[in-house]
Amino acid sequence: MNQPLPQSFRTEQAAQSSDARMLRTREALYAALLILLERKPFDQISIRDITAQATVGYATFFRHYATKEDLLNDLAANEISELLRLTLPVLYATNTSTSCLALCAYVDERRKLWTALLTGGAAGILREVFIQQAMRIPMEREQETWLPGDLEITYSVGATLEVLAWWLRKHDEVSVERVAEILDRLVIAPIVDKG
Amino acid sequence: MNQPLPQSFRTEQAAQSSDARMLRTREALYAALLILLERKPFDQISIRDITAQATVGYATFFRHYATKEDLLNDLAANEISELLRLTLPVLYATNTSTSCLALCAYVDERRKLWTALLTGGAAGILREVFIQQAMRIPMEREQETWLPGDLEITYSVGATLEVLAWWLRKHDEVSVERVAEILDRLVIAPIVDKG
Amino acid sequence: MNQPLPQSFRTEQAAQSSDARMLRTREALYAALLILLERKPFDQISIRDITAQATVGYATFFRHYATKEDLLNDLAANEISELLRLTLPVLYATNTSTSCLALCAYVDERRKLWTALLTGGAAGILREVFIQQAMRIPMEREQETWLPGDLEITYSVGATLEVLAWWLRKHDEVSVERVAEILDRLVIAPIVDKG
Amino acid sequence: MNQPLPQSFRTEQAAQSSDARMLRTREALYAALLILLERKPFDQISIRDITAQATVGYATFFRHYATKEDLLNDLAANEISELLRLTLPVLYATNTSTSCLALCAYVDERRKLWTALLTGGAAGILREVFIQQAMRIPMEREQETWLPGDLEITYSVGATLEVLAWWLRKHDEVSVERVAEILDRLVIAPIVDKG
DNA sequence: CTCTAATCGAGACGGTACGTCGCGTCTTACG
DNA sequence: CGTAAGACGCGACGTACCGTCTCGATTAGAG
Repeated sequence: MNQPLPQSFRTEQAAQSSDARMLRTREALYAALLILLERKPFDQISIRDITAQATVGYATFFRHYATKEDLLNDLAANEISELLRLTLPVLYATNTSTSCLALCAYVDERRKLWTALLTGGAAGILREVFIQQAMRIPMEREQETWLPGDLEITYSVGATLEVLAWWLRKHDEVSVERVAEILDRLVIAPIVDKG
Repeated sequence: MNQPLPQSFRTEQAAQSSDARMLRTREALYAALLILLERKPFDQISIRDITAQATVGYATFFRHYATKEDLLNDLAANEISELLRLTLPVLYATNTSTSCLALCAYVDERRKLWTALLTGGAAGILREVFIQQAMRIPMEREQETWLPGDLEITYSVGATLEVLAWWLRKHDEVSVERVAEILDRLVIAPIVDKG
Repeated sequence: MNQPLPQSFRTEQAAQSSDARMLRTREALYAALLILLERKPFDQISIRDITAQATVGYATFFRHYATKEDLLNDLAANEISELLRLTLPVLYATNTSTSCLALCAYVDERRKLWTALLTGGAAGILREVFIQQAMRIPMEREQETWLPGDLEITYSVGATLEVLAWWLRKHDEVSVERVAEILDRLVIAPIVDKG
Repeated sequence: MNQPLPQSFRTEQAAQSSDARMLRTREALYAALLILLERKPFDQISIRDITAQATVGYATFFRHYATKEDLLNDLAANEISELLRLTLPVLYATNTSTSCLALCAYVDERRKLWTALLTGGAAGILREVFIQQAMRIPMEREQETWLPGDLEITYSVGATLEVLAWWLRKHDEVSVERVAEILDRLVIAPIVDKG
């Protein structure tokens, strides 16, 4: 008796908790994961690593997240929504090349983080979170594309990340402008193509 | 002092071994993984599952593969090389839409297997093996594309698998011809585009 | 990086831990070994046997002892120190035959346990622990014996255990008094002999 | 069908085989164990170590001995019977101190081997084999000792080995004469004591 | 001097136990 | 008197040997 609470509830509940200690712990975990992601791929990071790095008790982790994937979800959701917040405006622009440039420039600024997210074991989760968020964007487009709607989003996200991952793996060999151009021509243009 | 053999050598060496027992065991492991892949995603399959399914001693697994990823590599390499063997001829055809149709038709025939490979935890490894094999294909193309060579292969494989995974996830809602058309227009055309 | 604690420290540290759970587990392991020792020789008892008998997780064993020998050490040390605690007073007596009788009587009372300890695979370890403890006894003897000091202890312990093991192997054919007499005459007398 | 032969028979049968190859192999195994015994205790020597040292196929071992203990038995039996062959004559002598000196001198000559046998994990087996052989010696003594017959042999062997092991552990600090004297006074005298 | 069968090396195999690790739960002791 | 620290049950990992077995390839020794 007096068992804590069903797992599923705890996480969501905690999300909107305003207890100062909880917030501090969550931020510590968040920051710890960020640091560790720059050292080794996500799937080689254990919950013990994270709690140790965050100087937080091991069991404490589970008061906030059910799994380490949940924490990564959180992290990914934040980063992606930040990215979208900054680049969405230009995404609405008619000029897709400007949008692509904005996107690439943003990623370039946070190159280290995005390298960790896209070229480590976290890529799969990041992709899913990205697609989820992309689906929520109200698309006030004039007209449907020639593609099935779900494929359009899945593909545009997947292919974009593909290009970005390739770019990030090459460190500094390709300029922001060049990759933006590639992105526009290789991924975006074919989708919005009205031919 | 008396360990049998260094790990790294064993796998490769064993590959060309002609000992009837080894071949039998390897095939049993291979078949077991195939069966299990249709039941649950790759990352939820333990080596113990595989050896149990193959009715093979647990330790025997390690006489053939260092990790279960190695076994999946083997499996993926075989399936991909079979796919390429059957679809490469048409890949050389000038008509890319015929190539795409051949590819999709092949995958459709082995739908169950490719669903397991592309929509489970095995996707990452499969992608890598696919790229490796694609890189070895002698490309007697008339001219270079406008893309950096490594991105061309990485992207064409990645984007193709993206489309195929979407297709396989939808079970039977989209016809072979339709997905081949999508593939051609969305992935191949932009790459070979001479614009 | 994140292993709980170095092995070597854990055991010793845990010994004085006051966590109720640890104490319970340790006692369960201890009792389990005692029970198993009466069924089969020490070297045929696996750690898995012990943890199963103690209804304790397998890995838990290693949170308390590095090897099963360590557990036996603990057990032996306890039994021996109990034996010495009860028989030491008479060992100081001038009358060695009384000492021997006390010793044999004590062993006779715990015949089952000591049979397991002396006639199974545990004999070697028990001997060593016995010697270690015997060496720590302050010997306020009037005078040195004619023997080198270390041999005196090693031999008296070894030879005594030899006689006891012979006795215990014969079940109930020899009386306590008889074996005490033999012990006195065969082992003790020659050592303290001032001839 | 065509199964080799029941284990128990094979060993004994092989013992009197005269096939040159078998003899060579047996000697190689014997010599290998001797060499390894000087490097590490018996219980840390695996059958694979032995066969590797003997440059003999792993399975070949089992064509000669069922277990490595069997091989050690063989070795111990040989060494002990050699020891007894050389020292028995003097054991019949009325002068026990001469006997002890002969024994100690013999052990001193083969110090390295006997150190391995008595201070490693082989001691238990050696003791048993020794007792077995000692029991077969026809004892044409004038009269029984005051001790039960089986204890007399068990104890004299055990206590003697105890003293020898102590001696061998001290490398070269104690002279042959001194240990022979100790042996005589500590072990032999009390047994034959007619008091 | 064959030739046939015993013996060999090599090592794969099914097992079993090892000690390690990380998981997610549960308990305890401390602040 | 609530929370962090961490002990716990669990189970997979990869390793080491065990003893059995199946292979050819020598190699005696009997004919």
